Amino acid sequence: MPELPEVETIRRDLAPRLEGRRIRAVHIDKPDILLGTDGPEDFKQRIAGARIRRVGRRAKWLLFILDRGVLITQLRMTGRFAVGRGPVPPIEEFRHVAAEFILDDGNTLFYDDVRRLGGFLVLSHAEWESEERRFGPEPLAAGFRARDLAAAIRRGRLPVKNALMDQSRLAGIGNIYASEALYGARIDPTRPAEGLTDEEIRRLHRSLRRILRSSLNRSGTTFSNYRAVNGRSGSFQDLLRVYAKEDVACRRCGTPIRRIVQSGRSTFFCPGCQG
DNA sequence: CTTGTACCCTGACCGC
DNA sequence: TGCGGTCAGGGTACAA
Repeated sequence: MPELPEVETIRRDLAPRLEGRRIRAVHIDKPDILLGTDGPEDFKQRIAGARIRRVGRRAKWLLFILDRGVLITQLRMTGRFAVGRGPVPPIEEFRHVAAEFILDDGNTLFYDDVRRLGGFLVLSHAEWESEERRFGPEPLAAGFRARDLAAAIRRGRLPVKNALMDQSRLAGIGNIYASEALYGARIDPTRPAEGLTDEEIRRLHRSLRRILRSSLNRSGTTFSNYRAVNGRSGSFQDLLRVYAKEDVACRRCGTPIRRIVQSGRSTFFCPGCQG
């Protein structure tokens, strides 16, 4: 569930607590969260003793830039972080702690993941540079214009909703913000991406950036699983217009919001005004 | 190259 | 009250 605004919120929470810290030791409680091929011993050896230079983000991935490589986290559906004085996590909801990173200031970074779909990966700086190129542009980057959105998504016959969520075309958009952005731009999510007009691309560009910024200002959407650091909630769910609102009257035209399935994912839209 | 589908995982929820 | 089935979706692997 964490998409760009949620991961960026977590990054902002973690950065002041982690930047400059050294990782003294690592405990892996659930080894299947190690997404690389090598096991826990190799993982520990690669990061124990490393200093965290910076906490970054690319698409939906959280990055711990170390002095000797990059520790990458993919939260996927249910990954969460908390920071506190160990050995017990500071909040009770952490009942599925999968990894603990003990820092040199006495704090511990706890990673909790009920479903264990998320996890960690360590790459060298060079490997990360190469990996990073697989992602499309960041939609909130200062220079990201409507023409950049057109270049990113306006090709192929696949539905525009799927194009928005394709991380190699555009970075950071998932199921919630794809539906919300298309509603804001009044575009039918099933339309082939290559068929969007310049005017529709401009509306979508404006809608997408406005919604992402607005969500960021509210620390993201708290919907069942997502929490920022130490259990903190976001509030963008109060501003959702279509996501998870099947049968609710559209605020623009009163038509009931519909749910359809595209590539196995729920899409919510208004059949009345998204034409 | 593009596009689609199965899979991973567990808790919440629903109908009986 | 219990029980089985279904769903949630980010990312990857793999097939067509």
